[in-house]
Amino acid sequence: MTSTRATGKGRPPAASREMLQDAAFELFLEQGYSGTTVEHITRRAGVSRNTFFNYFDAKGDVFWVELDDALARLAQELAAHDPVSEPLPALRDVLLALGGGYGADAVPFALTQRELIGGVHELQASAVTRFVAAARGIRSFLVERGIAADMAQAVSYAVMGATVAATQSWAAAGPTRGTLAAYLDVTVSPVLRGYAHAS
Amino acid sequence: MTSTRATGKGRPPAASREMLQDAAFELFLEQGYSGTTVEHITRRAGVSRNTFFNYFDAKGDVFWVELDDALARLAQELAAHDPVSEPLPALRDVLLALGGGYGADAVPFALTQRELIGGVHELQASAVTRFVAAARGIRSFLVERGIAADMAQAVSYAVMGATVAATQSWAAAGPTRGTLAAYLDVTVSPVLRGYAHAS
DNA sequence: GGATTTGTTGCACTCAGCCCAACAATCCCG
DNA sequence: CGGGATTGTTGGGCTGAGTGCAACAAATCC
Repeated sequence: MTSTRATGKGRPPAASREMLQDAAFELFLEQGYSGTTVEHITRRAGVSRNTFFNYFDAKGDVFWVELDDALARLAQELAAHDPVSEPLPALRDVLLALGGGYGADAVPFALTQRELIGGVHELQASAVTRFVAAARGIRSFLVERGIAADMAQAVSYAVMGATVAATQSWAAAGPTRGTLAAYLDVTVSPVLRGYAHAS
Repeated sequence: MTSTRATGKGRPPAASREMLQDAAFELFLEQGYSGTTVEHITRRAGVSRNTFFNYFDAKGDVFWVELDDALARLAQELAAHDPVSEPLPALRDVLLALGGGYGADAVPFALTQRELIGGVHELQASAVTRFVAAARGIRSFLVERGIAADMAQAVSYAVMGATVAATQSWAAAGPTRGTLAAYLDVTVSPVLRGYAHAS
């Protein structure tokens, strides 16, 4: 599971995304994001600096491994969804179903670090590129189901905005928070209902 | 108007944001964003590299001068608005009024460079920090008018998403586009209507 | 055992961004 | 007219992200 290599040909990896992520998070907690260099991370992980860039394109990417997983799942679910259903309710279903997978104790590390993210431009930036990518996926989903391109763009951006807000509220809610899906319902559903009447 | 210095005390500036912006845009068109260094920009403007950072915090900031102006105006309008009016319609009014100021020929340079922005992480990032800041302003506006913090956060993010979509459509629409306000109405109003029924 | 494949490493380089001390040009006041 | 004081510019040096490339290491395949 950890390795996707079917046949163990070639030199076996000495590092992995998980290893580097663990080392990075330790250091982020100890010395903050800006106070941690890529070299620190790789030293703690026991590999060389360049190896980091074999696994991540940028320092900030190590922060968002879990988010990337979630967004990859989103893309997967969108692709797998019935192509003839009503687009807006379908989008809602997919998002809520995905959010149902995140329970009270499944809060990704990144979300527990809001003040860190807010204070570091680079992290905000790396987060946004991800949401822009996610919005592109949603936009395609909607366009394929007959929504006009401009409207699909608006819906996808607005929905992503609402999703981000829901995720933040959920993460901030403490251990009594339920599943993420409930928060998504509160923030995303109104957006979709608004657009339903508009198109 | 160009200079806000009331009294001309001290050494007079040899550069200005506008100068640097002009030089930068020329070079961006000639050699692309990544192919242009800060030193290139300052050489063309006839000043030294460090001077650039007297006027901008980062290279990417030079791209968004006009957007910063617009967002500053937004903050101003929000602050000046009647504090007892209905918050969601008031927000809509402010946005549309601001959008009315952008006619068919008032498209900022940055918006004509979508493929450039999309391809450069750094530009996406610098754009996002701006929208996050704008969302903060909207959020405060709503909270001061009695909207719950979580909901205000969701509304502000969703509205900013819709605003971005409107702006992109408007910029892409060619010379027959009307004012930005019309595009904002199409994308933002549904969001606000959706939340109106929800709160 | 040699060829191939896959991953790691070292080295050198560019550029953004930061800090700071020196210098230049202007105004203010005596 | 001649010092401060103020404001802006410049140069130098530095850290760290990110890139490119060639060399090396460890595994498999034949």
